[in-house]
Amino acid sequence: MPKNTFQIISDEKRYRIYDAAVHEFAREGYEKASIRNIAARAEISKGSLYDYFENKEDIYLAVCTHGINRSRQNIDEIIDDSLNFFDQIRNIFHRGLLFVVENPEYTQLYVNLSSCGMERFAEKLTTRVEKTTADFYKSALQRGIDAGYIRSDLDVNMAAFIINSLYIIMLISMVSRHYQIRMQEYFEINETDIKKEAFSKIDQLVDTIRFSLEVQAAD
Amino acid sequence: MPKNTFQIISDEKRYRIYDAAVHEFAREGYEKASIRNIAARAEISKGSLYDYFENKEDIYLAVCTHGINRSRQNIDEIIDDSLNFFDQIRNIFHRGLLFVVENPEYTQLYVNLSSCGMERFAEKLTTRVEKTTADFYKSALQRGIDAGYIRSDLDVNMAAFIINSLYIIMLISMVSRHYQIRMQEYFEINETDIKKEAFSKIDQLVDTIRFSLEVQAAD
Amino acid sequence: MPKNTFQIISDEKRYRIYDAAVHEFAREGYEKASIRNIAARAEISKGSLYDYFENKEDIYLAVCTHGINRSRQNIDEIIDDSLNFFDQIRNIFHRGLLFVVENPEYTQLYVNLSSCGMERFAEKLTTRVEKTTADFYKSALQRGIDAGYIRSDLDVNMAAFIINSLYIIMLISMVSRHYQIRMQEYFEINETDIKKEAFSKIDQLVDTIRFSLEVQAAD
Amino acid sequence: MPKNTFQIISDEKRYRIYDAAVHEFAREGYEKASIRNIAARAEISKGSLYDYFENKEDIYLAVCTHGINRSRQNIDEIIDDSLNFFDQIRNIFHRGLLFVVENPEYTQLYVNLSSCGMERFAEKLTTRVEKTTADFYKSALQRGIDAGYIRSDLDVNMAAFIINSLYIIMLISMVSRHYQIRMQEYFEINETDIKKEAFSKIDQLVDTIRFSLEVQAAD
DNA sequence: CATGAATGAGAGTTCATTCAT
DNA sequence: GATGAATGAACTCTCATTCAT
Repeated sequence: MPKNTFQIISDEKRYRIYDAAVHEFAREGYEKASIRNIAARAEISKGSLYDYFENKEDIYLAVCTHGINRSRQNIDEIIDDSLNFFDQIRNIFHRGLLFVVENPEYTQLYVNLSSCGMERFAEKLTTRVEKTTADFYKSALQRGIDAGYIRSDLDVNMAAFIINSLYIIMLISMVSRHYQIRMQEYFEINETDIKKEAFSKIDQLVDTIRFSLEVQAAD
Repeated sequence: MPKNTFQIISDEKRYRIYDAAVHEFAREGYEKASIRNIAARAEISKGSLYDYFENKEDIYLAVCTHGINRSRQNIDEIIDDSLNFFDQIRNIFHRGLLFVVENPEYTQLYVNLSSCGMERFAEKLTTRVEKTTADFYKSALQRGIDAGYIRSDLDVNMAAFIINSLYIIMLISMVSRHYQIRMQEYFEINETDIKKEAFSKIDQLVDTIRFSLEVQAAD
Repeated sequence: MPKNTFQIISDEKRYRIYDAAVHEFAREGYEKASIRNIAARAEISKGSLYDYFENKEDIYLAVCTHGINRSRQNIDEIIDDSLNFFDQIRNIFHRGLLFVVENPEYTQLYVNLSSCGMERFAEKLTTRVEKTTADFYKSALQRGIDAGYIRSDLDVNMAAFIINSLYIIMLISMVSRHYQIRMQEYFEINETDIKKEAFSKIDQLVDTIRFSLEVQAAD
Repeated sequence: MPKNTFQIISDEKRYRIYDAAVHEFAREGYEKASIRNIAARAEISKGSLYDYFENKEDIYLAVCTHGINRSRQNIDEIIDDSLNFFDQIRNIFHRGLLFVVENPEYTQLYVNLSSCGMERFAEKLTTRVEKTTADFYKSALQRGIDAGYIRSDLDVNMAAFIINSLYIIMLISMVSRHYQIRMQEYFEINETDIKKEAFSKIDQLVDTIRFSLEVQAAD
């Protein structure tokens, strides 16, 4: 929804604007974020921002969409349907965690989508984000069932929901202070170790999922 | 953190204030919420609000704390440690879902805690909410292990984390438009059926958890 | 349409606000007039203006209505239906001219009503101003006809329209630079003499009107 | 005051600019009118506008001057000094009314000249418009007096002023909502009939003027 | 104890004008 | 000659907070 003018400017400037906007929005939240701060950090004038975007909402949607695209691209690079389901989700979880650690601000924007006042943005963004993921899990699970190594009595929708829910909660615990504190309580680790241990927790999570879904070998 | 004056006023007025505040904060979010609206809805003057509370933050903390207490009380009423773990969490999940359906605004406040800009509130509130829950799950699981009907190779912390995570995601999907849309994608149901089907989904979730954790009977 | 708060404040402050507003609006026009300037001149804060009025339009309407009331009161004081029509309008014209000379800014607001962009204000104000005047002229003329000293073949509506039109143009020529310059051209007088000669021009106008309307005495 | 460049461009483009400018200025008023809109409607760039004109004021003056020229040309075409004064003004009034109906936007610009904030434009434009008209009326009246069919006791200046004032008020009542509403009150007609009845009102006006000025035939 | 008038910083947004291309 | 991206001052309006009554 940015105006054409935003597509025309140099990549460098466009990225400066994305960076400034995500920085401000992710630190302050949509309402408190200030256009003036974004312009100052991007080293452009407020007026220019309004040459590129219709209004504050437009900037927010643009930066969220940018984040969604980056995040999807990140995952797309390592999707490999020839892999076993559990190896596949391990790769995805790792890659997703990496993205979150390297792009905490974009992840924070995702977290904010669930807050009140953000419904209008969720309406525009959520389906775009979640549908792809849901479809992926469902078809990947079905392939596993068809291949005989995933339990056939599974409710595929519920399984997909559970898997993605656990993934999401792990990731947002990296950026949201609330979920981080919660995670510390559950795992009895301190703040500084959260990110260090995240990858092993993810592995453990995948193992648990595998244990629950996999057809048990007969003795 | 409200001032003493807030404890002295009539219960009726205190509840009017809580109601007005949660209404405003849950509808508008912390930043957009207006003190004037809260005062008007509570039918008191803005000046009085500042007699009872230090500032906007203080009101927010008070109303969140109130919500936490109500929510905890709601669960405490049906905690029965003599029950089997799985029956226990089924009861808790049902009761929690009922609370959310009946108190969507307080639930929305909980959801907002994870957003950016809310860190200072999470710092003060999250541990209070999550520690009790985490401890409960962990000791209940341990009792199940000791009693021999829960798998002894379990990582209790991880299991508690997973169980609570799934519970939370189910509940916040009732009030957050983002999570609601997400749930629609996974379960392929429409908006109006979400709440109708929630209880059966919760049951299905408990069954799945039971399947994963329970010691399998030998054939 | 000002809020109640505006009625409650001291007369002195209320008049300071009217003065500041009419000063700004009459000097700059509606669009260019600045709320900040009005507040500064009235020696109150911008915020207070918004405690008293809904918005800029509301201030404008209030100050116009105030002007209309003052102007009407001014005329009402000397209306005397026992007088001959021509004496009556001479009195009114003089009194009106005095008001304009003493309240040029309120008169300027009246002139502005005819400009583009002001239609929404005309919609609300014009009928209120013009109806009373039109009704007065029509019935006064009719009384003169009935009394036999005004020509009975007169189109009363047209006569009323003409009389008031000439009156209006005389008055607005006192405050509007455009009409003032125009008047200089017609009367071949310079800027400084305009107001000096206005009263005699008004008298001349009344004489002309009398000549046209009066039943000519038979020789 | 436009730059030379404006005279060099094609007639077609020049007229597109006039049309766009009068459209914008007459609809929005000087202050609210936007250069961007004018440029867009004229299908040229903002930069070009500033190649042709010094600034916004310059555009406004140019378009007003253009309107004045068109309006004068319109009258000049039917001026015929061989006619009787009253026939002459009837022709002029009709022709003027036609111009107004066909060029409401230019007429609106004329009306706006009297508003506050427009004084600097009146200073430059009004004399140019009004002097010619005033001179015309005065000499035409004098010719009528000399020819013996207009009363010789007339104050020529005052008569010219009155005649033109009534003409002006009739015309601006066609385009200004304020004057239109006023006219409705006086003539007790509704909005849709205003323009239909305008020509007959004009005729009635000329008749009234004739009645007042003409030397009465002896019985 | 309760009130709400008053404040003023700061919000998002607009726009005439400039000037490098 | 023509363009439109860039500027930044100024706009209307909001709101948490204070404090005299």
